[in-house]
Amino acid sequence: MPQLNGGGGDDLGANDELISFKDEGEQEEKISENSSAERDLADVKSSLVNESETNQNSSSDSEAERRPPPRSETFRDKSRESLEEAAKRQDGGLFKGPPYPGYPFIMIPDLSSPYLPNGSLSPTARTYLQMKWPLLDVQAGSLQSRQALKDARSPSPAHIVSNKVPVVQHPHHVHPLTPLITYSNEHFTPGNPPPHLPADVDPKTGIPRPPHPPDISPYYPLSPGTVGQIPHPLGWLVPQQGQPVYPITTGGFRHPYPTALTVNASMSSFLSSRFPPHMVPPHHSLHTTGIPHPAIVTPTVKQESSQSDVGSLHSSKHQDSKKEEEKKKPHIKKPLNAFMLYMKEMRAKVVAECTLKESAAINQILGRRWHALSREEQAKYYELARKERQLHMQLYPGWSARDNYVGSYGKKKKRKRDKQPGETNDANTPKKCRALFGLDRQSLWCKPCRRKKKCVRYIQGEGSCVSPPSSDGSLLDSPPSSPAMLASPSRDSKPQTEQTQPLSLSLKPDPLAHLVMMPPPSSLVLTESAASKPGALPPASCPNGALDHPPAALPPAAAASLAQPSTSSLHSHSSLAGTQPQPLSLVTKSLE
DNA sequence: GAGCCTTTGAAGAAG
DNA sequence: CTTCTTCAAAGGCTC
Repeated sequence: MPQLNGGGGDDLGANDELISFKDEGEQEEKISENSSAERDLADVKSSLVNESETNQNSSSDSEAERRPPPRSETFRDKSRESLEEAAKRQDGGLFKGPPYPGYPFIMIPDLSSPYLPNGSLSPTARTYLQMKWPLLDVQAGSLQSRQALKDARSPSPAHIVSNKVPVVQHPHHVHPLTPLITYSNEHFTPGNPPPHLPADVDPKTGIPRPPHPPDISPYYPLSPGTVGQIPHPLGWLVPQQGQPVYPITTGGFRHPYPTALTVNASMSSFLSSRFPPHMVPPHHSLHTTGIPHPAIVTPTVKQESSQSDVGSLHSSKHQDSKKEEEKKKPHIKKPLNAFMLYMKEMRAKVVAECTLKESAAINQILGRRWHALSREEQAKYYELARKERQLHMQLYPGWSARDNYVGSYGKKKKRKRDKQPGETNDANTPKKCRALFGLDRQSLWCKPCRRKKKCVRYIQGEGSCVSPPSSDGSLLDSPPSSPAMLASPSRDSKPQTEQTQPLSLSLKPDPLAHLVMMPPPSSLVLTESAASKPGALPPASCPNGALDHPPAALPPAAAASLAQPSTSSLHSHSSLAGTQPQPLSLVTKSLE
């Protein structure tokens, strides 16, 4: 595999990716030191990202997995290969065949980003995306005026080549994992693009490519109100009046970065020549880099009107205008992480299988299924998530997750339910092995703590680490062979006592009880469970057994009394889903 | 109607 | 550096 000079500064590399290399190197060390060393969750998941990158080029390249090159090099190479392959095939075969067939790919223009070296991209760099939303031929417009500004700001040419863009998301009727985005390594290649090159020319043939619609991830749905306002399929690209636009405005972001998405003159002329003027959205008084995007949700008009009657004082005027601007600031949602992408895909399936509608219950199921996924399967989602982040970063260079924190969107802070005394986060409860045992007794620490990873939560008084609620159930329902599970901190947990059982599967009177085909053996009934989580959802279960709520960390005795419903069978979601007609019994008991 | 529930992961804030 | 918190999606539920 060709190795590029791994120049630093690839800020687009996600943390997990960076970690992956570090951790895998660490893993190598460990392997050499101790053959029984296990990777923790972070290691595995990080490696999944790397693996997915590797698989992009060669699914059988085990060597790459065993010895991942430095992250930046790998990514560049793979991105380049992906790009080249995509350029060859334009069928978007970034992932080999399923599970994402059938979606046309589109291109988005080169993105110049301050995060990228020299803030510019290669003129041949393209991003391919799969179309998911209905395409509408709509007049592109008023790009020229914006373009002039953008061109003045951005040194890199853009290559918008299409006038089609999806504008409506159909959450449950489309494959959620459609945005198969290849990021050209050239995105990260230092050096300014040759300005003389045509905007959209096939690097191999030299023939101008057919126009490809720019696209963005479909995971940034417009708010219902804004959808109706979208008169243009270039939605997020073309400024619209009254349409949510991503303004890198003065108050919009802490860092007024230059445009992330530039539209060059060719695109502008293309659009203006292709579409009648009346279709051209009027120039909006937005930042020239305003990028309408499904991720953008504008604040309600109500909020704006409250700011409309401003006082006459100049200072107050200024402040008010600032406030107004802030309120008008569209809400750019966070990119979805791997699990969220997975949930989007699988939710409908679970709903169909289990006839559940409560998201909380479904999410529990999905969480377990997630852990049951193989590395390869998870890798797909990590890869997608990584691309989501990259795309998001390119589209919104100045955006920060902090922007969506309290107050930034005018919505109230989501408050977690107050922790009950005695819960794991209680201030008086020692949470970390290090705090409890001290540095000189590291042998007593849980494994994550020994590895300086996040401690599985220590429950007071038991001298053992208890898996967090999210993974406790997985202890039993996920296959031991599952890398995710092997990597999970929970696997390091020592046997738990009943007192230390996490209570994630606490029950109300179970409206889902009908879904459980087999009553839980009394020996499996958790004695305490639930009790402490009055608001907890009932355990979700699927008739097909694919979805189960295994004991939330069974007491050893209870586990032993599991009359050999061998843990292996209990562990495997996948196998259960596919082969086992009987669902796992719930081992939590009703509060009744 | 706002917020909670529930999941995992990413990112930022805080100590 | 570690830990904690918030937010992404989703829809039913509670107050």
